Amino acid sequence: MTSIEDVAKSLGVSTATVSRALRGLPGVSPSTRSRVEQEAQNLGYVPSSAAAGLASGRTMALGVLLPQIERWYFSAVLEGVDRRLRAAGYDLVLFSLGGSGVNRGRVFHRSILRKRIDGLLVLCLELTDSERSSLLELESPTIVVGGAVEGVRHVGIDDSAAARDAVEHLIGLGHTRIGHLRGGGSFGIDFQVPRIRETAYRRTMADHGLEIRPEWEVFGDFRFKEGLAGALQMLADPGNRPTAVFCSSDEMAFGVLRAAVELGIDVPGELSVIGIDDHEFSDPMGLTTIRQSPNEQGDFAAGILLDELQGHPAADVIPVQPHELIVRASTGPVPR
Amino acid sequence: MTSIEDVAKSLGVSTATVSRALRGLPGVSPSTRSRVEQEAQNLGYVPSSAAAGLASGRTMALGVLLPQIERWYFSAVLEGVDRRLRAAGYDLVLFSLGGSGVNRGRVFHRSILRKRIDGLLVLCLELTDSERSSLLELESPTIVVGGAVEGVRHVGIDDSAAARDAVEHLIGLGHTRIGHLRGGGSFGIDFQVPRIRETAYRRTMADHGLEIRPEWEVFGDFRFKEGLAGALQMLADPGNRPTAVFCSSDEMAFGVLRAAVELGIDVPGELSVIGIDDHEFSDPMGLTTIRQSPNEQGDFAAGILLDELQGHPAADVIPVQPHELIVRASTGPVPR
DNA sequence: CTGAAAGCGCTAACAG
DNA sequence: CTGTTAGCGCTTTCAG
Repeated sequence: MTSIEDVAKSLGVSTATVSRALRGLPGVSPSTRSRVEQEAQNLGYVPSSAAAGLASGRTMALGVLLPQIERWYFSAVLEGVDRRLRAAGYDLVLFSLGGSGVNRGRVFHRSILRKRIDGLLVLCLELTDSERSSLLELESPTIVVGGAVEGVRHVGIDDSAAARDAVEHLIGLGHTRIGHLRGGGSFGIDFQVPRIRETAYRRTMADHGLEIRPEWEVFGDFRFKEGLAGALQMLADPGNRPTAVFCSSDEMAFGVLRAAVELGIDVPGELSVIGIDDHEFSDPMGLTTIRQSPNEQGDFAAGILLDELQGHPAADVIPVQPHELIVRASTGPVPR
Repeated sequence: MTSIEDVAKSLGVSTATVSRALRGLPGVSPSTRSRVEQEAQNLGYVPSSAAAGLASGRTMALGVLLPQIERWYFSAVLEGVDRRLRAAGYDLVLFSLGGSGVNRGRVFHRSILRKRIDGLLVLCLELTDSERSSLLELESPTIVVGGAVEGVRHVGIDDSAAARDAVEHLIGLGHTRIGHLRGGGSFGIDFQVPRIRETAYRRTMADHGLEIRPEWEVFGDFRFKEGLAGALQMLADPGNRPTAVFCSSDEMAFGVLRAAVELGIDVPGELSVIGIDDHEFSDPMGLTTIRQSPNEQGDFAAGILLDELQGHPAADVIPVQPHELIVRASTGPVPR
């Protein structure tokens, strides 16, 4: 492998000059710089990140820690983070818990601390106390996306407002019998977000003087399959079912839509359905939803970390990420 | 940060001994080893991967290069790779093209070659000649998952057989008017796989003496939205539409299912639908499909690379990954 | 079984 | 504007 010394020798300059020239640092004459660039190109020189990292203390890589990759929100945030990092010349080291607790200790107490990364993004993780403290002890900048962790900065939407907007959309259409499909529960995934949304649902219902029936509040784990099962249960009795369902995620809302097909319930004629997310499938499914943009959230969070690493002052207040009601074909006026 | 020297000094041994003890190398007395382990723990010592990488030439990290993260197949393979790597103590460095060509050159000609990784997995990428050759020149082991690249080892299913099995399932149910929703087309994503599946569809139809109508072969880009659009077009004319559709991916099949709902076509009474993948939503959607397991594929491919890095001889022949017909509710006998 | 010492390839003062 | 000189923190011969 050709090293910085090969380039330096072949040009009769010092390695320091090569290093400066290639990194765009000031204090190199234009002509030297271009000769160096040229020669580096010719020799196919690529700097070793290990050597650079050792010498400089910066690895030019950030880590992303998440509960699972195969899940719309997570992979979308990841995509946004990657986009931003790539543009800044940083690499992305991935730490997935893979939907289970296996190797979890290793990830926390070894991999992350291995000095391979200059900063860390954590996604929607429910942390144990010991994990939380080892996170707080990390000397490199850290940020959390999607579900707050006490003591760490957080990028995400206002979950309470998002849920309220969803429920009020239904109420605005005249619905009074409104069910709720709750998220949360999978191993290791943050449980605050589903709780916040549920609380907002209840409060909004109460604020409008509407009744909450326990049998209309069902668990769906944020997922299609569980959402379908929950919906089949909630909608089973034609004489006593809600006219609208608020789902804490779009995937669960797909489950409700599917349940409606299976049960022969017309949407939105007999049943209105609204979700949260604006999942990739929501547009073609005609699902009304509260849009959030995980792509942007990832990009934004990565940007904050990058700014800090580049010496810019840390923003002490992180703006809440936007959400937006997207009305499609799955919601309509209450049936008379 | 506490270094190996801190541990060595505090114990009155050499750094070499600490290094050997902690890495489980032979030639350390049991008692020394446990004292070292103990002290490392006490001091919270974590080795620097940069220093270790510089000294040893091994980074203990593999790279994954893929067109996009936010897509079921890719994120599922990624999850499998991550699982295997994590178990082996390797880190995973992610390179996503993010669905576009931006930064593509940089990824190929810099990031990947930056000596940050000991090996590389490439997913379903359509490569330019120059990219292909820079891949072949990589001194570290490389493997391709999901779509073959000439000259590089490949892990994946037999796409031709998978498509044939799907079509023959429909034929076995008595269908003769069988449409096809084709994949492929997105920027940078492999285009061999969709072509192989299409060819197999045509050949199977021909082998059974069945007619292929151009208007029944529609493009869907492997995706829900495009699949829906294609299906609406294919199924528009009630007097002249297929009784079954073979989709090159489950996501497109969801589009057909959705189109059927919109058009009031009964599935499977009037229309049978089969896909390829066994997407996470296929079970709750009741979609008949040809299952493949991207998780396993990623795990398997990572395993091959790891074996090689650990000095085991490279398998010269990589077994084809299995696929399997999963019959659910979306296919049934041809309407009479 | 253990230690000494020479780097790995780069960066970062410090001189000039 | 450019070169010299120390390391960064580990691994790895080579001795003992």
